[in-house]
Amino acid sequence: MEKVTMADVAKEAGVSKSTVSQFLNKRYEYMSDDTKKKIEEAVNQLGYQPNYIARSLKQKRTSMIGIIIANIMHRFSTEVSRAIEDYFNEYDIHTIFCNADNDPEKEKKYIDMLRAKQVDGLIIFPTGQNVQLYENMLKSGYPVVFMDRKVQGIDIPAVKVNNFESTYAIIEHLINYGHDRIAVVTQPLTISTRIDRIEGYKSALKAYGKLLDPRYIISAEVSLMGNALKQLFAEAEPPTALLAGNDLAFLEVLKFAKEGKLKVGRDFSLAVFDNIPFADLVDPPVTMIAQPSYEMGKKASDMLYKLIKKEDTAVQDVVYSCELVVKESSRLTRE
Amino acid sequence: MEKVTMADVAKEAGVSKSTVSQFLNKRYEYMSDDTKKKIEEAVNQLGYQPNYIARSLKQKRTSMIGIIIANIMHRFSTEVSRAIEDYFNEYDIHTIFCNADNDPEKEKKYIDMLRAKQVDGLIIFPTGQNVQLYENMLKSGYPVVFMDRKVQGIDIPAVKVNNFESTYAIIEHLINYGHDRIAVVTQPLTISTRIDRIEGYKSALKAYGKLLDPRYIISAEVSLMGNALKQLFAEAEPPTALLAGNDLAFLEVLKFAKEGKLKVGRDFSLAVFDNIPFADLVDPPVTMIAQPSYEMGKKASDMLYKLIKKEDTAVQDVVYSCELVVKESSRLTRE
DNA sequence: TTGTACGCGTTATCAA
DNA sequence: TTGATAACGCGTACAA
Repeated sequence: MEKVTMADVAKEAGVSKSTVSQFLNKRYEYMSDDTKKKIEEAVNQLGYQPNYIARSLKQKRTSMIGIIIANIMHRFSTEVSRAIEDYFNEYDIHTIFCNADNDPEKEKKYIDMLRAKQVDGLIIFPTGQNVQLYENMLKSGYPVVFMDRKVQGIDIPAVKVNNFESTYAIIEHLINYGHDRIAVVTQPLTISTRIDRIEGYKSALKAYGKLLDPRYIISAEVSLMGNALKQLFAEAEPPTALLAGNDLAFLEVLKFAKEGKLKVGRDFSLAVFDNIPFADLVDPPVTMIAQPSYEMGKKASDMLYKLIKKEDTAVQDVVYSCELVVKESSRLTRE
Repeated sequence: MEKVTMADVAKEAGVSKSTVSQFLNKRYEYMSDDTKKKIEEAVNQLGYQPNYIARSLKQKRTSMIGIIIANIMHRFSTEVSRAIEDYFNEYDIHTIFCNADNDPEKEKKYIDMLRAKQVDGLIIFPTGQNVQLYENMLKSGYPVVFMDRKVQGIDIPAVKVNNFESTYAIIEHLINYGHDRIAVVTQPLTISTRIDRIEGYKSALKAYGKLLDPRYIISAEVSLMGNALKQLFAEAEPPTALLAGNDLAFLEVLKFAKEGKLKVGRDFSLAVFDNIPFADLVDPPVTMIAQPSYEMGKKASDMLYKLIKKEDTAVQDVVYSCELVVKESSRLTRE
């Protein structure tokens, strides 16, 4: 069991601990080739592995960062996380993933835990509820970057997309295809991202003088979306187009359609706010707003890295634009 | 910045460090209510946060485990990882995820790194190539569990499925549906899982006296599958049924079909070895072999936990059975 | 060029 | 019931 320590190597090589330490940290400047060789042999001989924990304690950094994900089941989260891991791997910095399930208490627990573990910085998909905690981190100068969501009044830099404008654009697109009654399905309006999307939706409808019926805004937990949709479509004037607020909502819509024997593209048009990897493989291919998830992850990582290195203290928000990818699902071919 | 240490709390409360330590570890046995109160106040006063790094150094455990994933893009890997994280969260043990991309060098780098970080144990989807390394871990008594794959001759406990039998069953199923020419698409045969599946395939064909044409076995990198399929279907006698070796192969098959204007269920039958979450949402719904990924993750976690706690030293392999989920894609309705 | 000695923040031991 | 002191393994002045 990992018993070999620097002292052992030193003894084996017949030098002192500090010389070994120098060697391991590649500070060869004043070291004789002879000792170098001796130490190297001793290291191999004993199969020495440095203890990062001890090093961390001394150096006050762990070469680990944490990422607190809102919901790991979102494709978007996975892609962002992947990008972050890729980025930090380049610097031999490890990423610890935590899944907060959009639960403020879990979020708090994880943030506390990761800081206790002395991770060098955090990327958070914030629930937005732990305002006190966010402020603490900011005040103490702890490196944090928010992802996907902004929290009102908290000056932590965020990487996000233009939710309002993108939703506006996709609704505009549906209107241009001749739709009058457009509904939207989203998870509860607890976070900025979802709210911004709904605002974009409303704003577009208003701008074009379209019906803005509150019943057309379904905002419910995923498990309840199916029923809500069933009710909505049972009404006298069901919507002719639907916007799914994210990938999970999208899957619920597809399930609902299948069960209700409705066909997308015939019975109603469909668009979704999220990148769907199998968008082309469903029938019909689905119109979507694609977020640049990988780039966003990279960007947030870069911001965090600069904060950690103190290279850049005045890090600003970054807002990405989404891409409207038009496929057949949003066209209505009723005949 | 996180400067307040146990010594500060001790001074503030007017007691010694050791007493504070006792308090923090809830060893109240011989502690007066008075000191308890004093320490508690001091902790809140100073906003003290314990330093887990220092604790780890002393206790020789980090309350972290590592998981080395073969390929994060597999749904299966994600589900297993999720289960592992869930399990260990119960014990306040953190999980570090690494993605080895099925690359032995990356695998080695990660294993070394995680051990240097003193993580308490490892769950690995092994590439199977770093035999030396596996043996080292085993010999030094380091807690490791293999996931999804077994490595020949290495006595590390593994959690896997009955790949041979399950593939046999699905091929049998296709044969019962009247298929004579059945092809299989899989990634390169570098790991036990894939090899076992191919063996199950061959064995079933043999048992039923069916054609066993080597051209019908496509084993190629994901990016090359499309072309290989095109070639295969351009031959005089294209297969009438296809087994996709996993979810990535499945997506490639769907892409190929779409591009070639072939329709699953009409031009060829399709089955897939993996759980496809949107299996019901593609047209037609797809027959699959579902692996109990969540259970497998739980099981592996449990085994690892026991190894870490030294509760159980003679941990055995666990082999799960898969479920054959028959949908329409495997029936051929040529008329 | 190399060695000595101390500190990082905690826990464990044992004495008081 | 509490406190002094020695680890844990490494990094680093400073001394030699």
